[in-house]
Amino acid sequence: MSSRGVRHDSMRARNLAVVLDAIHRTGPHTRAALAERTGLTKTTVSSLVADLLEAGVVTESGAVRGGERGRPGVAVSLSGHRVATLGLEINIDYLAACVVDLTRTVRLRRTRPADNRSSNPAEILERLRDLAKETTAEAESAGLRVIGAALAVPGTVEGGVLRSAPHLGWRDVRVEDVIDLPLAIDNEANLAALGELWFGSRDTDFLYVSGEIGIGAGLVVGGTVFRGTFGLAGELGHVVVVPDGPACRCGGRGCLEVYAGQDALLGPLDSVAALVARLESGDPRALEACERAGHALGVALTSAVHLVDPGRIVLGGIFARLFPWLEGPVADGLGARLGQMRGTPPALVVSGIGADAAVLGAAGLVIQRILADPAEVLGL
Amino acid sequence: MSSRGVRHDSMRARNLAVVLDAIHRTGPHTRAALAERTGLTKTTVSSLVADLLEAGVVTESGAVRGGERGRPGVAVSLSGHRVATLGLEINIDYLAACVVDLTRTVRLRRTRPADNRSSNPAEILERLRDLAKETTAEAESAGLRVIGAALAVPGTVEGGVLRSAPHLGWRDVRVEDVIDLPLAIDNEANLAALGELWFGSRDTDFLYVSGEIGIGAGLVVGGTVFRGTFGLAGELGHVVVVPDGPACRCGGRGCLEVYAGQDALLGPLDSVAALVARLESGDPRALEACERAGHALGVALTSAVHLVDPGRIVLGGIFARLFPWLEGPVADGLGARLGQMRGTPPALVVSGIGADAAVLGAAGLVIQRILADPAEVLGL
DNA sequence: GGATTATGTACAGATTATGGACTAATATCA
DNA sequence: TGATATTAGTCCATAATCTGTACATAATCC
Repeated sequence: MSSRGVRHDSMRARNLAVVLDAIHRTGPHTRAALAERTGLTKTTVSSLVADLLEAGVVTESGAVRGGERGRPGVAVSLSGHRVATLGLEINIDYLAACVVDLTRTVRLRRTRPADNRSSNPAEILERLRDLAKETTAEAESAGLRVIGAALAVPGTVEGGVLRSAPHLGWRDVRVEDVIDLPLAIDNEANLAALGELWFGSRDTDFLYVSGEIGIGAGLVVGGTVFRGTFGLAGELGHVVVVPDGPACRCGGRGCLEVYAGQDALLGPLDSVAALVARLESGDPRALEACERAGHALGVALTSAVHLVDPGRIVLGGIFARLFPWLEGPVADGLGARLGQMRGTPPALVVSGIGADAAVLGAAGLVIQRILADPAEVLGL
Repeated sequence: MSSRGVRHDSMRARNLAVVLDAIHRTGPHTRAALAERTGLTKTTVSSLVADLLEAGVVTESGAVRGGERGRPGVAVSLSGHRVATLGLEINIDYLAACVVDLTRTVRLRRTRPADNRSSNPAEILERLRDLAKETTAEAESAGLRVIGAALAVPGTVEGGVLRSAPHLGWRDVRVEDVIDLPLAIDNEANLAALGELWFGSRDTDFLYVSGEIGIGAGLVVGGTVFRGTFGLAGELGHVVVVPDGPACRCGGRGCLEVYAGQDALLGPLDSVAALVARLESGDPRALEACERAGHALGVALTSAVHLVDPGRIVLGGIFARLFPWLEGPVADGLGARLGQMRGTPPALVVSGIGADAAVLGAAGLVIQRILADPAEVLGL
């Protein structure tokens, strides 16, 4: 919102972004096609593409021969050979890192199991630093240039500071010096939603529901994550399902998390795998837990649909694994409750990118920034 | 999202908007101060201001003499003398119109009582057309140039078409030829929120809760209304308060509207004024209805706060008039439920601009468009 | 093989912002 | 009271960037 004036250099910066975005959105294009799409002249596009080539973000991928007459054009596409980004994640029981190139290819992936509940922040950040350093070094020895990084955390983030991560027991932790690169920090659910956007369905409008120990959600509208006023939007887990239901850890009562959080779903079991096994064998207690969770999820999602109007609803995390048992109750609840208000309720689908959603999304966030302003990020 | 390239003319268009926005946001400024704020040079600012002067959107309002040394500058401020916008509203029992100038001064205001429930769309639109024509003519005879219009309707709008206005009994009505100007159509709650933004507190981040016959909400984040994927966001009235509560008109059960809609609040009474009278005289039935509505509103707003993270909550419409009796239960509910999750719950305040919020907001929407792209709108 | 058609580049021209010099108008200070 | 300092706004030559036409290039069509 700083509303600075536009000068010649920002005009060019913007046009670089426009051309790069066109290449990214609809695949390889010849310069002529890019000119058509962007409304710029062929001359200008040629000049912009030359800069992008030099920066290593695009490559010429050979002649396009469509059988049409006329001189064939040279297709320009995103290059996966030079620029890459680093995604990081701190979760309850592991640290993760990944390196992704501009073609959305995952080049490296590292996970370190760890019991982060019983360690203090400094210790964990130290281990994260090691992991980040190692991963980046490895990527660089493969010829990649890691441009930036983002970190997913299971908690609320305000202004780059981790405000509160209840399941880690952290409050107001400032994450610094993890790596010698610009580092963005964001909530696990928001980044998982970006993961779905970049590495999943490629749909640009959806509500990603992240079932981890807590329940979060990331809303993507028009390809952008909606964060609310203070970056705290998407706390689906604490939407009220039963106004005077059981007390929730958050201080409220009858929150979704009480009915559909991991603890509620697992009951005495100690892993999701165990729950799935019970479900597959038809265990009535397990089935009932899923039924109850699905019902609660249907109620909470109804409120969410009314409030934020998502294009579709994507279930991720443990909900993805439990999808076969959840889909029925959730869809029924949505269908029945949304009734008259809209033509059809938003489609309910399962996320395609399992447990890695958040780390991948973190890397995706940085890719998104490169595409949004290549000149700034790459120093063109 | 069309992502067109930037050319010289769009650079200038953007800079016109940047300068105009700076004038609008922080009051009158000298050219030198504008140059400072926008990062443009004095030369460029002078040239841009010259264009804005010619278009009649700004005026030179005399020398600024601050007692400082140096040549005094000439303050440039928004002009209320030429450009104006038209706000229109169709509501259950009246039609309304207003003309507002760029300084946010309401120049004209017309209301026509009408029982729109018992008329068909064509008839009402005909009457709206008359009202619009008269109001514009009057504004023009006062020397104003009405540039554009917007219409508030009590229902959902998708792509310029009124999809569903249950309280009017309308479905899929295309509003056309109402006036010989660009006409935007939007939901009453969204526009009332804009009304609050433009003519109320001037705060840029809040959730406006519109209590009319139905209950809607308009979320403003960073000065922009959040509309969701299909423009259907903000249906606070159908957030689930009690999952198996009484059936709601919408097909769901236990929606907020069932507990806090006008019908629920009024009971057998026939006007808000009557209810207020009862409340003031301490009538227990009336007090209990308010208590119950406030409680339900607290529950629904808790869910809303978790999902969309508003800066503050502004109660408008009938809730504004009932604020003294609602504030307690709503604030208690929010405070108790939000508990640990955030430092303090968002402030709960009453809207300053009574029943006119939506029409005013409609006019404000058009002003917002002028400020966002004066070149486009004014043909510079 | 010549006509046709489309791609991509070269170069002059157009548009817009910049930057330093200049004029204008006021306050401060001797 | 007059000289000086200081700030505002304009003028004009220059710079950055995009446009548009011309042209070389490389295919297909017949």
